[in-house]
Amino acid sequence: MRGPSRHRGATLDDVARRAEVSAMTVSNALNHPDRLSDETLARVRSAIEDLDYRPNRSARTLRSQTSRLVGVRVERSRQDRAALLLDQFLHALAESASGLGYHLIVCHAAGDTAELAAYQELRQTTAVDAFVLTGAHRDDARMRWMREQGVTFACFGRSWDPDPESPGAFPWVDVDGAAGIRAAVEHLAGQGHSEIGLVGWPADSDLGRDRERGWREACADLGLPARVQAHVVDEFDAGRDAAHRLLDAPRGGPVPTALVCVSDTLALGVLRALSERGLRPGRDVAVTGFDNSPSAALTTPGLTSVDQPLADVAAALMRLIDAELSGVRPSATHALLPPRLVVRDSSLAR
Amino acid sequence: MRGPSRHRGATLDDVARRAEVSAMTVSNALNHPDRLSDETLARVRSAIEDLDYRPNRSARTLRSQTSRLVGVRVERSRQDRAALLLDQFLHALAESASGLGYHLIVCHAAGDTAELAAYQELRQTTAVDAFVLTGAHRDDARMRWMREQGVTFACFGRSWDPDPESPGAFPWVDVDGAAGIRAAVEHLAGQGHSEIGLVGWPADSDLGRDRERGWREACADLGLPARVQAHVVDEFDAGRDAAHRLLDAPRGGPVPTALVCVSDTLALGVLRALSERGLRPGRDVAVTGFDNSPSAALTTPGLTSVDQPLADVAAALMRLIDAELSGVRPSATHALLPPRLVVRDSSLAR
DNA sequence: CTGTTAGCGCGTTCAA
DNA sequence: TTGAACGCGCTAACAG
Repeated sequence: MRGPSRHRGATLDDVARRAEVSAMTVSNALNHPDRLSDETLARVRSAIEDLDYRPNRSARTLRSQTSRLVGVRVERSRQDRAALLLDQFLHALAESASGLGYHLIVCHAAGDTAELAAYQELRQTTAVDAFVLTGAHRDDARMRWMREQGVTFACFGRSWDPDPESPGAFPWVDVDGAAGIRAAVEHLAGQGHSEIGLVGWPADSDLGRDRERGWREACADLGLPARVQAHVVDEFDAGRDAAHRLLDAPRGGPVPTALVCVSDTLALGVLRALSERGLRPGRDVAVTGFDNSPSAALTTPGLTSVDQPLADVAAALMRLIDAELSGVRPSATHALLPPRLVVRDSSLAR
Repeated sequence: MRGPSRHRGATLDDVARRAEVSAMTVSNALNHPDRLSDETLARVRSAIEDLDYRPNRSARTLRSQTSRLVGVRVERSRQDRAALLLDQFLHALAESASGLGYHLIVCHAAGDTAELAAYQELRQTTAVDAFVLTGAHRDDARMRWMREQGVTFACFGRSWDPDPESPGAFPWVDVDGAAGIRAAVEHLAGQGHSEIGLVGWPADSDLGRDRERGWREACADLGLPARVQAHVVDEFDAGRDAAHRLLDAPRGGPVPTALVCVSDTLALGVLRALSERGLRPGRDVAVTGFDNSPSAALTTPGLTSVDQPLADVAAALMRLIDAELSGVRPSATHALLPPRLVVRDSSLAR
């Protein structure tokens, strides 16, 4: 019979006996050190060290109704998407969590209904104190549920609700997509392009509309037309097809010499289309993406892309959550972080 | 007093009262349903349903010394590596864990010492029942620690210890790298290549030597020379430089018409080198990678690569862990899974 | 088959 | 400033 190895660690009582105090004093040494005299505190601490004592998580959780665990969903990464920010984001989140004394618990869900069910289960079993969500959309069922249940959470991705004070508002951290696209457009204009097209997402995407706004406004500011555009789903083939359509210049319209894409997935599809047409990226048609995903650096030619500051996003999210759990009113319930353009050969005329 | 975030769920006693049985009976209904009569079982279950009862994780953990939590480390993904299998693997692992009633707890560590410390902390606070490790190497300190502590674990990546019965052995699941490379070589030979070079890792890598063996053996079986080779670290630039060197054919040696790479990172670097030399991938020089990372499908031309069955790996790992935790002797303590070659344009002559 | 007893390890009462 | 009791919610061990 070899069941789970039962690790008998030192308990609070063991430490108490060794330090010749009561268990409560040891507990206070951990949670309210200011309540102890310096002398006993030192004695308790050395006993803790001697025994290599760690408080038992479950006992603590059971007693205090707080687990210092944060739930986060991992999504299956589809092979046709370059948006593989997840593992970078997850690492950053784990790091930030760790710094504030939290751990991450990963929750798998295959679909939106399952996602809510998984959150509910983690919540009801008092396994987690809070959640980190990603990709909010208008009228998001997850946000509604969280608010109804009074669950602490923060979201990577802003609330697109037009009224920031509305009940739909929630704590979020996001990257300024419009600014990122604007930087790409300005860079392309600096390379001498004057007909800069957009490969964007469908109009029902708030995120896509925000990035599109960056393109439109930058073009306006530069005195350039913002007329060549496509709106497609975020898939490689969709980007490829869109590029072919735009470069075919339907009805004798203008032919773009540069294409700004709202994702690396689309941009990589565009690069494929250029190759199929015998066009050289950068020299013949400049291309930029968004996300600075690993593929951007590794493809040939390198893809110019907008880099999201994931470490900062993660840190800000964890700070929001920690503030809420600590009962502190945070100075701001959301943050919009600036991205950074990483220039590679796909956009250089050279 | 009770804040909104303190959601008091139903307890075992609540269910017991409602079903007019003792708390113990409810517990049995959950954990040993066979010990109950059909009639009481049904009554208890309906009470559970009525109250939407979920057992409290911490209480259960505290009592049973088992958390059904599995620890896994997430590593920072370096931008110059395509081996971004992590998030796919993590998702697969979360899915398999979920299917067996486990959850994943993510542990961040910046370095090997920190990794051990993080494991230790999770272990000592009785937060996790087991660990999933990745990337074992000879004389691995993590494995040694796990065994010494009697901690349950399983590893993605085999034990390279020459004697499988030695104390260094441990439960693992791995992908047959030699077979994957062999498939790539056979495919290239089928495309008419007869001078197939290898871009491998340094000789001190067991994993790299295994993949190299696949190349050597396949060439021997096909009656082809296995002489053109480079051994470099797993970085984009290293792959790029290696390709240049091999194609320069030092000392008038043979010029390879195909390059088999032991990782996608290296292969993508090779593709860059080809572009710099004005050579067309597939037509002039065929290239294959290993991992079938997202970039393989998204780069242009598409990169032929060896796909690792991550979902199967994850499932096998969780089965090993579950068996060990359940005190069941598993039929085998390790598994070597076959990979699958995904052919794309980088290796096709036309 | 079902109920009773007795904690798991910790932290919040209180009292000293 | 420190200590004693109690209970968080659940389940192993034993009755009945």
